[in-house]
Amino acid sequence: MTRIDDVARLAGVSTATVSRALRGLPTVSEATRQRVRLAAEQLGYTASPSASRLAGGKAGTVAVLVPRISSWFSGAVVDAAEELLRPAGYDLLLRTVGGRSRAQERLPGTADLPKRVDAVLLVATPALVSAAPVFAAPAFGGRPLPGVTVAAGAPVPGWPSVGVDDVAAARTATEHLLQLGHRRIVCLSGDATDDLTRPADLDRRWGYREAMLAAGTPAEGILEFAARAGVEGGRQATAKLLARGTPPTGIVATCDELAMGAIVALCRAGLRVPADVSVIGVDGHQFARAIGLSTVAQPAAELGRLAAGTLLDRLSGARHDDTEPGRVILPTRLILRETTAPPRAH
Amino acid sequence: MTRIDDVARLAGVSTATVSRALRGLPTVSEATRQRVRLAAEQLGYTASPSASRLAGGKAGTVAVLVPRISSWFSGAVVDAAEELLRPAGYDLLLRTVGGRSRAQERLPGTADLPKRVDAVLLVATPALVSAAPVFAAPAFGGRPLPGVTVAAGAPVPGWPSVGVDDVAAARTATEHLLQLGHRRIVCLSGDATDDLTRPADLDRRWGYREAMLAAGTPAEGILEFAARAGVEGGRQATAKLLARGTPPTGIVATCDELAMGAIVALCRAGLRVPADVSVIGVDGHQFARAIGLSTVAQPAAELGRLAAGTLLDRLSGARHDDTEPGRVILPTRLILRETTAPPRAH
DNA sequence: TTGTAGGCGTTATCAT
DNA sequence: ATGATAACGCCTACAA
Repeated sequence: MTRIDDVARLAGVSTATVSRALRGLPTVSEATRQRVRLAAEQLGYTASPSASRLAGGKAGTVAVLVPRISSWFSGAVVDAAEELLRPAGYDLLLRTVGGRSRAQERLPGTADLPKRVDAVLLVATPALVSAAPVFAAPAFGGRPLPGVTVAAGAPVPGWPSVGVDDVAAARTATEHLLQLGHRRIVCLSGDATDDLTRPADLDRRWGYREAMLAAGTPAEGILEFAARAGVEGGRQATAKLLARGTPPTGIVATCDELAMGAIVALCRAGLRVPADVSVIGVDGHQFARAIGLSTVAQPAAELGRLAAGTLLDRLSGARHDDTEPGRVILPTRLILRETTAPPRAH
Repeated sequence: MTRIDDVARLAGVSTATVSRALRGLPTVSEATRQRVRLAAEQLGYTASPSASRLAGGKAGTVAVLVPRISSWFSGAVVDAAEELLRPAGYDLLLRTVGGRSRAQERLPGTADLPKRVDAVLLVATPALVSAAPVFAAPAFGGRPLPGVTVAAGAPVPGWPSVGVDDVAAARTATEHLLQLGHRRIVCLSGDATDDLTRPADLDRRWGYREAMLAAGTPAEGILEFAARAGVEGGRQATAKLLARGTPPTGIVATCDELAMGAIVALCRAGLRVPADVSVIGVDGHQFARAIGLSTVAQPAAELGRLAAGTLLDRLSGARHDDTEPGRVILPTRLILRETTAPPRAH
């Protein structure tokens, strides 16, 4: 592998000049810079990251922590974040930090983060993760690792957070059914013990309750039903629900995947959507549009971009104030499609 | 941040011993190892990756190159791969290498890979990417970067590849419809100019053709229809197809998302699936099961695990032979559900 | 504007 | 089994 001296020799300058020229530092004459660039190109030279990081003191890397990357939300956020981070010169270190269960093991393999990355992007991780000691105060006076949380279960002290108001989102969804005239509405939500269930689910359940209660629903009218995560989980839970007796006239699912599963179950049970029962989700999943699912959409990609931008600001030292970092809440949008309608008059 | 000398001092040994002890090298007495471990723990010491990499010569990182991470396939593969790579001590460097269009720009920001990672995992990337010079021969005698391709559009010379036989998969799907008695079958495939269309789509189209031709279909019976990627793309394309005149009795989609879109379009057009038209996909998407979509499933997670395992073998130097690396083809499974049936007798 | 030299924190080599 | 002591390849004062 070619090293910096090779380039220096070829260009007829010192290694220091090569370093400066290639990194675009101002104290280099245009002429030399050109010569150095040419030499570097000819040799196919690239600075060794380990060496520059060691010498320069910055990792040039952002850790992306997700429960798992194979979920539409993580994927959308990370894709969007990468679009800003890469051009800014940062690499993405991907790490799954496990769901609720694994999180308890003190976030295994996270202690090395401060030395390995410049900042952290925490996506859709459960509350326990936020309490990880690494995020709080690295041993002995090192300043805390900068970071941002996106739709996390709990804020990390000192980190800004971006997300949506999940309580309000679910409330909006529920209110929509209420306004259509529905009264017997069940909330289908992710089983909290399921690692795949996102932390947002909990808030969304609260949103459902609030809306129902505000509408004067008696306590026994709060109909909550837990499902394993994913479309299949939603289908199974709904099937079970239908087997129990009179179906509800409306279903609010805490995420679109569950909603889609519910629709499948309803169709198979011979019930028509929305003629017999209305279904609305929360998420704005890619599939929702094609399926015609009514939903309260959250701007996943926008959240990713915003988080990345915030991180970059912080890293470039633009904002280094000690004021408690902000909590940005992006708006959700109620999107009415073909799965919600007034209940059948009986 | 605590450094190795701090630990050495506290443990009363030299830095060399600390290094050896912590890395589990054999030439350390159990007693000292314990003392060192304790000291390290007390100080919360973690070796600086930049320094170890610089000194040790290995990056401890695997680059994961995907067109985009927000696709069910990439996500599934990467999640599975991470499960092997992390415990083995490797970090994942995530990078999107752009689709067809961006790939032409000589894979911007890939030239640094040899110095940054120990190996590469190339997932579902188009053919052009495989030709990237970095993968072939780093300048001046450095040995080529090890790597594996997963479901890539073209093999990288010298790298093993894992994947499925996409031609056969689509052929199987098509033959299924053929055997049910369908004759007027259209193939719905991803628009090749769409960055989001996976390279496998092309092969799958061939599979359709082969099956049709083998069944004695005249050339004008080969009905191919391109769609933008995703469920919505499949829906739109199918809607357009239906608007053109007599619908086919069967649709083979080159991926499940397109198949789901097709189903939506058919339903909206008042056609019943499978009574009026049968639909079968290829992929084994998470949603397929819940939706009841018949499909030819590929083992995405298994591919990821296999790729990671292969990489680890190669990295541990277990196999360093110069024989041309293997091409592992995992079997696909025809899964019959509720979207395929014999055509209506007319 | 450019060159010189010391240091970044580990690991590897060679003694002991 | 353990301790000095060079590398490792680059960056950053400081000097010129």
